[in-house]
Amino acid sequence: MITELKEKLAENKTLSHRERERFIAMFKAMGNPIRYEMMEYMLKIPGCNTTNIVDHLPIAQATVSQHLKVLKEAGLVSGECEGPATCYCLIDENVKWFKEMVQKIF
Amino acid sequence: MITELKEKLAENKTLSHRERERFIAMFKAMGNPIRYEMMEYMLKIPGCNTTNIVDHLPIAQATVSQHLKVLKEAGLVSGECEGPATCYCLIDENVKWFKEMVQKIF
DNA sequence: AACATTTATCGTATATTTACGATATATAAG
DNA sequence: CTTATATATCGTAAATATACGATAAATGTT
Repeated sequence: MITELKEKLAENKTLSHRERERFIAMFKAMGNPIRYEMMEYMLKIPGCNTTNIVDHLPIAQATVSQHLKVLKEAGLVSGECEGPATCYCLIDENVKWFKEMVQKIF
Repeated sequence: MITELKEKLAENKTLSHRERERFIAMFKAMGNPIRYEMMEYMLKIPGCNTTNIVDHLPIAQATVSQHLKVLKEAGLVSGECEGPATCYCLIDENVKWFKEMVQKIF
């Protein structure tokens, strides 16, 4: 039983190619001050839209949109349409996965 | 007592300017495939030197040295001289801090 | 002292990222 | 159907990151 658990943990230490790429992309996405701030903001204000984020940051709307794309492509954030606006949220499941991986790998 | 603990946790959620910068620098440092691989390698082979790492990677020695500098500046890695070589290690204390911060922030 | 080994740094080319204004697209309101 | 609002995308300039060869620096060996 304990042996089985240990094996599972050992397995989890080896990420598949895709998982590894996603893991690194998440690090990269959060390794930018603007995007890190965005993550914090979305954590604080779940369901905020682009305008909220633009108002909260010292950069142009086009740049915000670009950064949101990076966070989306890393799988950290989802953008669901709500009328003409887009409602942004952290993808809790994936953030949880990231946190678990950080604990396991290092 | 419990209230005190909660306050401490709440405090920890707000990083100082320096801490925040270091935290983001760590994300950035690990958000590169070569440097991520280096971190894994140093985890597996603590106390390896630059030559070991160069042999393990498909890039030139000068580039390895440059990446090691980034990891050092982020506080993730230490390089101690051992004769003409430099012995590289993860800084366990700082890696631990990073892991704790990841858990607390997100 | 001369030489071999190991690593860091310099100069530089190329690639990627970041930022912006302009513009396109999509939806809601009048 | 026109207009206003919200967002994404395009083109592009500037900054930063990545990679390499050449070379410097530092140490151990003969």
